[in-house]
Amino acid sequence: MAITIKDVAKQAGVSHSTVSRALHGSSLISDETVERIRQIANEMGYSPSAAARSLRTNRSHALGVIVSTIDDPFFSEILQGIEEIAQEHGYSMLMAASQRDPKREQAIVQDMRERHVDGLIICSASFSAEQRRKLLEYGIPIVMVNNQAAEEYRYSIYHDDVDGSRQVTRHLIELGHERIAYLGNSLSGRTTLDRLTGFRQETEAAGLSVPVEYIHEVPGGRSEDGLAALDHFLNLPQHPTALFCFNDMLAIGVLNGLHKAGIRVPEEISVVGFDNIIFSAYTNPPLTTLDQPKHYIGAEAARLILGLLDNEETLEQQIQKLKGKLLVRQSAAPPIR
Amino acid sequence: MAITIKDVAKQAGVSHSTVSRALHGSSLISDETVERIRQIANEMGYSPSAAARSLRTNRSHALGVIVSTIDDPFFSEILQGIEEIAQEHGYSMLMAASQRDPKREQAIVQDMRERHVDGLIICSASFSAEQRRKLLEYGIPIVMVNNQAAEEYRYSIYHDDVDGSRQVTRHLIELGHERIAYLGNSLSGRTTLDRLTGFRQETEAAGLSVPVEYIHEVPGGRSEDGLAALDHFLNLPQHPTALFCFNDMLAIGVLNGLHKAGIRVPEEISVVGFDNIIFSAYTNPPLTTLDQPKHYIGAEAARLILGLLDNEETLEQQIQKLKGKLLVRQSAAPPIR
DNA sequence: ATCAGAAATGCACACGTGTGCAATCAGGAA
DNA sequence: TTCCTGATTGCACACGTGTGCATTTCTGAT
Repeated sequence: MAITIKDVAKQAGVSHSTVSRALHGSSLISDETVERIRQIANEMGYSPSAAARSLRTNRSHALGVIVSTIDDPFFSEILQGIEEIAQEHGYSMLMAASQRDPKREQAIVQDMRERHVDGLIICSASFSAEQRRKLLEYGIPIVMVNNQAAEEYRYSIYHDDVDGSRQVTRHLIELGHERIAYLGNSLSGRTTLDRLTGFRQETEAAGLSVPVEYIHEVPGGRSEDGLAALDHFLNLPQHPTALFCFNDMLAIGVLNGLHKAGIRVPEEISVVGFDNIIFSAYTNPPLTTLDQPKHYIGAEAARLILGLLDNEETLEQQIQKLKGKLLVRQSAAPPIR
Repeated sequence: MAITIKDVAKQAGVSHSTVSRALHGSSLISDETVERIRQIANEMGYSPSAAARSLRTNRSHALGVIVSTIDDPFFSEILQGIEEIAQEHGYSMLMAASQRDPKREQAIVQDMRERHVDGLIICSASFSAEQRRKLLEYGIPIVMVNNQAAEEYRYSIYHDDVDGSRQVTRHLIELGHERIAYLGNSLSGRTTLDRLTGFRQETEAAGLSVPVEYIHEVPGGRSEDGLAALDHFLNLPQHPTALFCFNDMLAIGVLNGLHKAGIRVPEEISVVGFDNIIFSAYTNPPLTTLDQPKHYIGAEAARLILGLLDNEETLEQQIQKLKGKLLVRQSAAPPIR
C-alpha cells in the first residue's frame, strides 16, 4: 500500500489533521511545523489520494470532454486549447468519443456522472436532448462548443458561422464570380444552415440568383464525401465558377477530384473551404478558407467552465459567439470570362 | 446531495450491503431481491460514486494516456484506437499532453499517480528516465508506444521502423533510383535512427553509395521543418533523384516547397513519406508512404494494458513489434535518365 | 504567580463503498 | 418436535481525506 497522510503524521509525530492543514497551507499551523511536515512528506514521497479527497470534498478537479470523434483535425485543435487551460488550472481532462452513437453517448454521460466531473465540455455537433436533460438534472455545468443548438444551452461557445460565411462569399463575389455553388454537410445541423444563410445573404445582396441545383448537401464532412459530391456539380448543364465547401475536408476531397478530372484550380473553377485545419495550407493550390479560431475556442470553453466552478452562484447565461477571419490563399481567383 | 446507496437501501427496506451485493449480481442475494433492488435503484436514478468505490477497491477503472501533443494527426489515430478499446472494457481515459516540457511531464505523472490510474499508456517519443523511474516505483503498469527506448520497458508496443524503412527504400531502388537522400527528424530519437538504419541496409545491399550530404536531419517533424530543409538538398551540387522523408508531415512541407520552386514531382524528383496520416492521400501528387497501423497500435496498447490488469501476477516482458506496409501512390516514379 | 486570550494541535466524525463475519431464517431430516 | 444445513441478510469496519470543535500550549499582561 502506498504512503498515506497518516504515515506522514506518524513520522512527524503529529496528528493527520495537522498534516492535512500543513500541506494546504492553513494559517492555523505554525510556519516551522508546516515547513517540517512539508519536508517529511516530500522525503517519504507522499502523494494524496484523489479519490479520498474527492469523496470528502465533492470536487474531482476533473473536466469531462465529450467529442464526436478524436481523429478529426478540427476537434484536435480545440482539444489542445482545452487541455492547456485545464492543466494550467490544475484540472485533469477526462476524454471520451461518442462516435455519434447514442448508446455510447449514454454510457459516457453515465460515466461522467459517476466520476463526478466538475464540469463538462461538449464538442459534438449533435448531442441528444435526452442526455442533455439528464446532465442538467445532475447539476453538472455544461459548456457547449459549436453545438447545433447553441442558444438552447445556458453556457455556450460557438463560432459565428453566418458572419464567416458572409466573409467567404463576399470574397468570391468581389473576385467577380456570379455562379457560386454551396456544398453542405447535412449531418452538421445548425452549422451548415448558418453557413448557408450567410451565403444566401451575400448572394442576394449582390443580386445574384442561385439555382437550386447549386445548393447541394452530402451526409458527412470528410474528404470522401467531397469527392463523391463533385459529380453532382460537374454534371450540371452549366458549371458554377466557384464552389464554397462547408469545411476544409470536403474542399480537400473536391480539390482531389478536380485534379483527377484534369480541371485546374483556380483557373477553371475556384474552391474555398471553411475551418482552416492544419492541412489546408498544404493543398494544391493552398486553400482559401475561413480561419476559425479553434485553439482559442477550446481555451475559452475551458476558461468559461472553470469560471463557473469558482463562482458557486450560477452566473447568468453566457453565450460567446466568436468570429473567424477570411484567409486568402490561392484556390480562389477571378472567373474566366 | 446526490442519491447514495444508503438512500436506495432505505427505500428498499434493506441494508446498504444488500444493495451493494445486489447491484453487483452477487449470488448471495436472492433473485427476487436483486430484481426488486435493481428496479428501485433505477427509479431513484441511483449512480454509484466512482470516488468512493475507487477508495475502497483501489481500482480507478481509468487509464492514463500521455501524449506529447494532441493536435498531431499521427497521435490522433492512435488515441482513437485506445479510446475504443478502453470504452469497450468500461475504462475511462484520462488524457494529458506534455508538450515535450519536462515541467508539465512531471506534473502529469504526479497527477496520474494521485488519481491512481490503473495503467498508463505513453505515446511520446521522448520521456524522461526520471519520470519513468518514478512510475515504476509507484507500481503503475506502463505501456510504451513507439518510444525511443522501447526495449528498455517491460511492456512496449512499437512499429518496426527498420523494416518499414527498408520497404520504402527498396521501392525507390526498384524504381531505379541511385541518388537517394534521407531527411530525418533529430528530435525523434530511436525512430529516426531506425529508419536511417533501414535506409542504409537497403542502399548498401544495392551497392549504392550515399554521400554524407544526402543524410540530413532537422529538429522537428512538422511541415514547416520539411519546407526549411528543402534548401539544403536543392543547394547540393548534385541533387538526389529521390527524397525519403522521416514522416508525412515533413514530406508535405517538402512537396509544398518543390511546388513553389516549380520542380515537378515525381517527374523531376521523387518524394516519399512515412506514417500514412489521413492527409497524405490528398497531397499533390498523392504521397507514396509507409502505412503504419496507427489505429491498431493504439488498440493493441490498450489491450495489452488491460490484460495486465486482469492477470494480477505480472506477466513476462512483452514487446510487440508491429509491421507496416508500403503504400504506393504517385509521388515516386522512376528517375529521369 | 495568575489568568486571559491567542495560537497551535488533536479528536472524532463524515464522505460512499465493499466485504468478512455473525446473525437470522427457511426447510428438511431425524 | 429438534437439530442441522444452506440460503439470505445485516453489522461493523476500513479505505484516505478534510474540518468543526474541544483541548492543550504558549504569550504577555496584570
